[in-house]
Amino acid sequence: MDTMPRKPIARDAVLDAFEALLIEVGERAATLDAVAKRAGVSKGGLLYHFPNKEAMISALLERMDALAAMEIEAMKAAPEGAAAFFIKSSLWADTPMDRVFVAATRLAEVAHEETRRRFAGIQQQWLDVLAEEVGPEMAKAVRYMGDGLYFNAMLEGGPGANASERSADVGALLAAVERLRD
Amino acid sequence: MDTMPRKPIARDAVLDAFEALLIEVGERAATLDAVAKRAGVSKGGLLYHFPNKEAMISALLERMDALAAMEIEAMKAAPEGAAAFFIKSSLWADTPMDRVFVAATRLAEVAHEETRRRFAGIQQQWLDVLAEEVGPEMAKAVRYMGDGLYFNAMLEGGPGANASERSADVGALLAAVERLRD
DNA sequence: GAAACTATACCGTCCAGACGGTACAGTTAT
DNA sequence: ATAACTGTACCGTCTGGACGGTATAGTTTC
Repeated sequence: MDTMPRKPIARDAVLDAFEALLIEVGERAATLDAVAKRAGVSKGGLLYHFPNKEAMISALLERMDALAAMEIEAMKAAPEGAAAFFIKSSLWADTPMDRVFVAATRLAEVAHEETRRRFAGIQQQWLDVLAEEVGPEMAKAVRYMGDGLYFNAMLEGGPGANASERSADVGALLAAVERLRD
Repeated sequence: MDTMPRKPIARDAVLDAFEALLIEVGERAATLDAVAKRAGVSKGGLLYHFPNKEAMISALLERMDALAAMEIEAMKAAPEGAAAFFIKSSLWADTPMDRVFVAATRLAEVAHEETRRRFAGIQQQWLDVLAEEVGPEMAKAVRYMGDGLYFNAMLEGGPGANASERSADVGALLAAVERLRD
């Protein structure tokens, strides 16, 4: 009977904490000490899993790519159509995907090149799927609307007081998408 | 009868430098030393005009508000209509307004509350003008498209290689706006 | 017995801000 | 008229604290 090693529970906790801090207080305040404290982990423990901050960022970007891939699949399979699904999912709903995305935005804003490249890749995938449904021109309009939704989520920094107002906006956007469809 | 003292030429130079660094290298790297160096001013000189970093940020936000007010006026008076004008002006064209706006975005991303409030105010003004032209529902669609354009400008960090691609996108967005108008 | 930690001390670097000084234009007193 | 003075616009250096990262010795869990 080979002894199974302990599960690295701290690893995910650290990543969650890093994500939460990026969303709530920004990149500047998401220091190693702060992340460790929030994760309920010692600084040594954090650095055991991620030898340096860059490694922690990389892990977060991996998480984003994985979730984005799932999102793309869901988008293709959506019964209401890719465009409508895309708009709906661009609203801040505190899903895992929303969280990594906004968190990563904070890194991109600080001119983190690798993060920017990843974003560009994901956005291109979205655009491709949208174009299949509504054509390349209108796909751009739809994608920019979704980007605008994310832009606002980013400015607010999470699910704030405007949550209900924003979800009302989605209705307006879906109506606009309907008009653009034909 | 007091004659005017020496002109504070450094003040504007500092603000320009701060703006440029925010756009190009992000908030993190826009340190007092970096700003002073870029402005061709000593650190002491910088701190003479702006007693602390927060004061420098405030001055930048003042600049943004002033330019935004002008933009709103231009939007109201635009012959092609407010919506079309808005989309066109949302493209990164390296105008003074574009520059402060993106620069300020970097600050908002770092969870700077005052900056966020200013953004909300400006966005509301835009929305009001747009609503007069195309109604409250479609105004949101248009504003989100513009926000999306800014979001992408922010991710790229200035007028980059994708400038021509983006300006082609504006064509698609204007077509979308046309469809939404009637 | 080894992986997954905790806890703490420490180092080098960077940064915001404080501080003391310099240069010079204009003002006042003589 | 000119010397003494005043206020503005800077310059250059220093310090205290925070942050990323290293190191290391001990503890828990499988």
